[in-house]
Amino acid sequence: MTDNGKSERPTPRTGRSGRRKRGEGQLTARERPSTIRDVAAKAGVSVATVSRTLAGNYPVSEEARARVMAAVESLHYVINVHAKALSGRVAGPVALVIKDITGPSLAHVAAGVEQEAADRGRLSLVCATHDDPAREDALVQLMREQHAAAVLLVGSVVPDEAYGRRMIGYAQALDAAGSRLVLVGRPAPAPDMPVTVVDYDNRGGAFQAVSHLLASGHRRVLFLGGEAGLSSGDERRAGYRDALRAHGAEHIEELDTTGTYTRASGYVRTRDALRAGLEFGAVFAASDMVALGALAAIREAGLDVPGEVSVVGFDDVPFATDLTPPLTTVRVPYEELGRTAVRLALGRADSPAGDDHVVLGTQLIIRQSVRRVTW
Amino acid sequence: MTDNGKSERPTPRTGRSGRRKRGEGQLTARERPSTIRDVAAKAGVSVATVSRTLAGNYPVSEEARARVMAAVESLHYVINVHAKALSGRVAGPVALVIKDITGPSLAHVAAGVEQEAADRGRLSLVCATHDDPAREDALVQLMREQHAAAVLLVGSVVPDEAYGRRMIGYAQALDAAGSRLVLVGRPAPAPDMPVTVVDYDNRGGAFQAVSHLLASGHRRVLFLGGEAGLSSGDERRAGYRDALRAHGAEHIEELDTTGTYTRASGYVRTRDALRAGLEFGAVFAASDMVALGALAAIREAGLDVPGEVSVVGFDDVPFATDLTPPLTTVRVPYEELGRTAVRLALGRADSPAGDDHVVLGTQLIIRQSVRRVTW
DNA sequence: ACATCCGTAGTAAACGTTTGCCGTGACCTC
DNA sequence: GAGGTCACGGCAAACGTTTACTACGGATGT
Repeated sequence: MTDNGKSERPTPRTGRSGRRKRGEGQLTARERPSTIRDVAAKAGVSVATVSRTLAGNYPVSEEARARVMAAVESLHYVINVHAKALSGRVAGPVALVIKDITGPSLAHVAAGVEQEAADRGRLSLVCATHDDPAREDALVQLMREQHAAAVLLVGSVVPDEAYGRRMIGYAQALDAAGSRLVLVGRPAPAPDMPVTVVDYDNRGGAFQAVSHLLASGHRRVLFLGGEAGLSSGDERRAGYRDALRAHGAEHIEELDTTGTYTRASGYVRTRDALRAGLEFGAVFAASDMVALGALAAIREAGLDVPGEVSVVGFDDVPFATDLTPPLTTVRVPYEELGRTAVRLALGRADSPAGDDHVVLGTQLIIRQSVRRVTW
Repeated sequence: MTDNGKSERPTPRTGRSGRRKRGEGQLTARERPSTIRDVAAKAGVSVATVSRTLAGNYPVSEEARARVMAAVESLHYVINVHAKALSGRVAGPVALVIKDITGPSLAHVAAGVEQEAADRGRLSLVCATHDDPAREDALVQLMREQHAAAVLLVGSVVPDEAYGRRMIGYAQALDAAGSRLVLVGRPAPAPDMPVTVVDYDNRGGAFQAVSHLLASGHRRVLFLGGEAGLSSGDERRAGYRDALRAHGAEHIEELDTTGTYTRASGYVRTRDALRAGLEFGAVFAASDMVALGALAAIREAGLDVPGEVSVVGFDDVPFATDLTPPLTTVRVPYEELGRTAVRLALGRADSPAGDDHVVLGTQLIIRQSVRRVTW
């Protein structure tokens, strides 16, 4: 465009001396944090020497080092990450994007993530989406701005067309920025995408749970499944049916129910099944929260657990062992899930050919909510 | 010191054209994320125009705006927070420093913090200390580097001399950096420090709980207290004694016990009290986890709750309502605690004279673990 | 016809680091 | 004693933004 002013431009000044004084004309009265230049001035050395002393990657004389350290102490100097990030490399944070931190299992994922990230010298950013895809979009964008080393999206989803497109978009955008998308407990959108997937064996876990019930002599198992379409829900349902088939038990349509992963849903479905006179000697709840509701409904109906009805849950929430009776359930390694996600995502820097799809096993924890029946 | 080289220095170049080409001589083959200069070049405008278009704080012609937006789209440009933070102001994150995110109550604090921070456009950093003061020191330092707008230290402590000194150090260091220390559920180290304290009424909550028991006709209440010296433990114990005094009940030394906030401790203390033949018709557990242990021990002894022994907890963990019987307990507004902490810390920017010490109330939640007795 | 003002655009300094490059003495080596 | 190596230290460019200045063309006022 117009190139005016070039000739009238004031002569370029070199060095710092010509700079406008800091704070001049600013409104804030707040004390400005000290910079590396303040330290250098106080120690009587150059900024380069201060930087090198603190980084410890270049020889500095004992005397200079001592002076710098003293200045750092007395000024309470701390480095400015933003400036550091702009020039030398800084390890970006790990971002955990989750529906809601409050859930007992999600809190454990968060703990695993934080721990592994901290072990590797990374900070953890955690954000809640409250299940809002728009918020998820915004957060991925934000994390890109933040130069997050990895973005972990946690929690089951409905893997439809739109979901796939969104994940592909995220994966490519993050990859282009040198970051990594990690899907935890959700399916991969498509093959050959720059995504890391860390999942657990929903289907296998459900298979174990139901097999345990069937092996204990039960034949009619009420399934309190999760939402249709939701990835984990569908998988657990498949495991339920697998087990029925494997043990030669009949699949009864009315016993194969669908609902949300809430206590209320478990309660209502169990109560209605009982009221409707459905026959079943066992309940497999697709989550421990659902099992809680089932337990309440069964108890309310005057039935004993496990005397008259056996119950198995899924998740192994911390208090499962404190229920009455202690709940037999499928343990999901939530903390390990979080740790693995971070390990895989950050490990790529060393070995770009590393795993990018792992499925962690689940384990049936046998407590006292299942009774063996004989015919 | 030596001022050599000044005369031989190459003539200063002006403008960007003279800069060393980017990436030249670098090893990484990774695609470099696009910058505002790339956008400017592609749109055929100056970087200033791009910046202004995106910030929207300066008039830009419709044509230029359109060209800029198109360039942003096609380059998948995202701003670089570090650069932005270095010049214009950027809202610093909120840092949550916590013993362990896994605890059911702490997870709720975290949720409250995240929500309030997000509502105010801040990111949340969460870090676990695992009760290590050295780690806490390191984290506060790290947060200073990160320019966190507020640093929240959450969870009960032993308020000794060393604690006070550490907190005062944190408070001053953070204050000097324009940040704010917030103590959540811990006592203030000293008056007139730049600290915000958000606590809840441990003493009052315990008073309510024990009063409820005494009002129900109980006279001998086993207190499963927290660790001696721990701030919340001492407060709850004081509330227990207050209630005894207020209701004219005798304080019996053997019934006033001390231990940790764990299920195991509650179990052992209750079992031992039972074995020792101590007489008590009610138990006040200083936390729901402790109550869990007490419940188990009582049940194991063949006693009925609340038929033979009444139990009251503290915290109102989510599953308290799912125990058998549903647990009467003291609800602590954990989520509100987190939200308030953020609100107060960030609110100071607007009104520096705002509150800096609030105590949230607790509420007795009456369920079914307490029985009224008559004499 | 000329001075003003407004809307829009570009230039470059500044933010606080890191680090490549260069310089200087001290100490070695034939 | 000339040349070389080494340990240490300073200068200034570069990182990617924002924004204070300056500039300019056209509309408006007199």
